[in-house]
Amino acid sequence: MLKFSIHKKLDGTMARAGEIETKNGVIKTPAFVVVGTKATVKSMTAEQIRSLNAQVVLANTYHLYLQPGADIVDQAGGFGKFMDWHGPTMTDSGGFQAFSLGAAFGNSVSKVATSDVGVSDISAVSGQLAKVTDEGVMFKSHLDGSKHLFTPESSMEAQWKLGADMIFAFDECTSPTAPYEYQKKSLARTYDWAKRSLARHNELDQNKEQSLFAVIQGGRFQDLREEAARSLGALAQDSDGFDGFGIGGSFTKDDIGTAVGWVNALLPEDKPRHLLGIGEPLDLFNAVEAGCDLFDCIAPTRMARHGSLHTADGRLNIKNSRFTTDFTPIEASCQCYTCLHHTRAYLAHLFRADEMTAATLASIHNLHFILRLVEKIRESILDDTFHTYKKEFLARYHPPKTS
RNA sequence: GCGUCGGUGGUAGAGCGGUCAAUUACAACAGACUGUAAAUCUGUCGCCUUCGGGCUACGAAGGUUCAAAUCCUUCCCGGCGCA
Repeated sequence: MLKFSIHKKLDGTMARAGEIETKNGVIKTPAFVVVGTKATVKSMTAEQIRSLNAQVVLANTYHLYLQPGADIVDQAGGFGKFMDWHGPTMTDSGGFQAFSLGAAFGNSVSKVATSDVGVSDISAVSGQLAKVTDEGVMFKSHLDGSKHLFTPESSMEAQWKLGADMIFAFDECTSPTAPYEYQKKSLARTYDWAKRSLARHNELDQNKEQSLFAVIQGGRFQDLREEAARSLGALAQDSDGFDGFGIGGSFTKDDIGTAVGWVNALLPEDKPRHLLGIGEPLDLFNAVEAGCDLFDCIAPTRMARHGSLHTADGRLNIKNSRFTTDFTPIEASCQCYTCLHHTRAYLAHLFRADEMTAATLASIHNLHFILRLVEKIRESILDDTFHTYKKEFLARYHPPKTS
């Protein structure tokens, strides 16, 4: 059972700094959750994750269910122990894969859309690996094509075996191109699934070892988001209710702050709120201001593997030819292992030579950058310097040009 | 020296009379990536362009043809075989 306490609220915003106590340790919030989908943060050892002062690792139910199987992870003592991570843990329910292997499969849609995103027909396209029904999601394994039905119940059962401290209700992550009617229908389904998840979770977890977060959907529509926040928020009142909330689904880059704010304005204040899958610097500032406590995102590690490195001035592409003879660190002021020991030229060489260490060193840097950023955001809330910190950061940080 | 096979864009290597500025791969140059189908994907990759096209190109020089990277001749260079 998790204990959440708020230490400080920032006047004029919904931002707050606090702590979540889990049986595996304390998380100081706001916190960035490192993603280790398959019980590994890609290219990194657990020791390296610890050295970054990461607080929580999140794994994925769909992936671990398929490989190596939830039973094996269970035998290992849970995914944290399995991967030698002994701090707090989370698992995602597999709901995101309803989107990434469903509506998004083979398309270029991402969960964060550009503002000119259009509504499109969401009827199933051939080749998709996920099909959503009221019962659950039928997945065709991306590994071997075998079929697997995920339901709220089976997701809870798998997550129980995976053994994380915090788990998510099974939800449908919708496409940003889905029309209002579909979002509305899907939202009702996600609500039903949340209740089914909660019921099965309470059966499995008699001793309250895991904490269950409900997921708020509703796309980019205010009425749907608010309806979800109200209805799911109401299921967090008693001790058998939800322990926290995930805010999921699709946003437009521009309205991450606002849409998240609609939700958090209505959610119970005393439960942690996890913004699912968001992790770019500007989005983090906006989401904290809108009342979020936790974030997970694959971006820092994926970007790293692809050669895109965070700096206070924005991202740089280490593969650009100009870095081949740049014998300075990625960032002179950065205290990460990579910056303390290596140059841009060395990184550029490792990437060009296709060496695995490139991914590791780049991931260390990007995770350090984001973890440190959220830490600093937390400190700035506690000492009332959030607004100046944000302003200074934004003045210097140039986001990648959109469009 | 004789014979034989070959010389194609940064590299390897297709093409073997028109649909070839030339398949493909790699390299190079840039871009994308937000609950990981992702050590991935996309674009560019002879020169010029008002994006219609124009120009120069397949070892070199000639030639045949309406038309040649593709056929012929000579030369240069390389592999192999025989002397």
